[in-house]
Amino acid sequence: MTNVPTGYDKHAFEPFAVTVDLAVFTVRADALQVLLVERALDPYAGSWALPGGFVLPRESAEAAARRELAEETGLPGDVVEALHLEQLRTYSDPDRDPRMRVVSVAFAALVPDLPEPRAGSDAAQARWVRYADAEPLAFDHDRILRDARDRVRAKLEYTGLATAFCPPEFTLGELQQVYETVWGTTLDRPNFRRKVLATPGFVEPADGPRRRTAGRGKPAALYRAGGAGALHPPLLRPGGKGGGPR
Amino acid sequence: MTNVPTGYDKHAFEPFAVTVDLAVFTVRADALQVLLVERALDPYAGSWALPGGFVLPRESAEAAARRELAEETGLPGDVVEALHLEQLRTYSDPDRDPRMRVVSVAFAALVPDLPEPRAGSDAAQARWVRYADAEPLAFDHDRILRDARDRVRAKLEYTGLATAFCPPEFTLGELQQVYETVWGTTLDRPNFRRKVLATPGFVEPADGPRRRTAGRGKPAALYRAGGAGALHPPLLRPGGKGGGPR
DNA sequence: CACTTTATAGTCACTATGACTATTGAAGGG
DNA sequence: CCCTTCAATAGTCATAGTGACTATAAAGTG
Repeated sequence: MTNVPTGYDKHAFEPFAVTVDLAVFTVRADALQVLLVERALDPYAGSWALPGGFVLPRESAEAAARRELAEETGLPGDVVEALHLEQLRTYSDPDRDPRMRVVSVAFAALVPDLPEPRAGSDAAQARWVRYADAEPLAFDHDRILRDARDRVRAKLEYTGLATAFCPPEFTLGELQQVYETVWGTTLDRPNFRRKVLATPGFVEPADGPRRRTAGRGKPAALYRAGGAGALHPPLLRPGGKGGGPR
Repeated sequence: MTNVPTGYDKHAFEPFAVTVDLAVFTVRADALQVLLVERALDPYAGSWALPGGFVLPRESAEAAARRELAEETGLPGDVVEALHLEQLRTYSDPDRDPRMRVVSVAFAALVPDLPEPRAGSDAAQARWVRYADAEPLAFDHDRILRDARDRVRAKLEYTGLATAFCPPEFTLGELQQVYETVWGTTLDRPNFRRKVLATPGFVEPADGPRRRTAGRGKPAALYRAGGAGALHPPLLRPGGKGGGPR
């Protein structure tokens, strides 16, 4: 396995292991939570880590990520197929794994509130942990997790990504809760509503039964995610322009 | 090389080749241009491709990208060290290279107007080509190039990235030229000036000699890139809000 | 029913913005 | 040497978006 295939250029061909690591986020209980697994084997046995695993010989990194996600969470395949999965970046430091040279493609996945995961075969157990309580993790997963969180926070501003945290039909209040949780801010409800509805393609009305959870006030209208990828205008975090104190 | 290192989980370990591919952009002659190399060897011998090559055994993907960039362009090492290099994403389709399983980490690099590149050792020749004239390229490089262009266009809006296309000291006119070229729009000069100067950390005044190129009008003040990463508020593309026709 | 709670509608002052006009300052030509 | 020319810079104005805030509507609870 050390012979260089013909047609390749001057640099030595050297084999690498390629893995995927997944930062799976959800919003539950007013907190951003991430799916972690407890490592069964050395190195870092007993430590918590991001779920992930090897890319198989005839599989793309995306496919590997979805397969691993299904294995770790026990979710049915069609649900996993539909999840928002986004490639984050690739971590390739030569010493990131003490055993050998491993290059890892990291993904961020955004899921609505899911049932508790079951332990996968690779991991002693899997569970949701609040982002703030996740560290320390095995390998360089602290860094990956932080990068993933930063990316998700930023993308809420200028894409319709927040809807990926919501069920297929949701209220504007639920959507606002996602923003407030991920950004750690509070937003004015009428203003939030105005902006979301004024952004074309962000959400579209759905006509389901309006009351889904018990509660007092007026039942909220339901919306579906719109087709728009990028938001125009973006839903910027507060602290910017417009209207000073009155 | 088929034995699985101990401590690894159930999936078979399988070696991959790992490469980097570079989309090196510059703005010259009022056009977005990209650095291409002509492939000397099969497959795709004689086709144009993005520069790139293998990641060495003790090297990160970033280091490999900078090394390949230096080799292909003949730029001095310290210049290459300072360039803006940004990881784009990783391409891992099992069939993207007809010879073997190759996973490639793609980077986008933004450089100011550089001297003509010299041919590197891996490539028959290297040259700048207008983005519009670049396709078709070898492998899946058309896709990589398009992804890179999209990313650069988008990041101009909400980061200070445009300064990476400019020399260390530049005029606001030069900066505006970058935006107009990359976005393919024309911008109103006074408005552009106002927005850039009103965005904290985007640019800061420099005090060099004001006239660098021959020309008639009043010589422009020089600016340096400011420290800001993300721009607040972002420099959105026109077509949005504000002041309708008067 | 009174009272609470949540959704939704609307007001207002301030600000960023796009379109546009005016002035300044430095060549270049005659 | 003046006067044209051209780009940089300064300023104006009407509109739309925004944050803070108030008001109304609709549903449930005791």
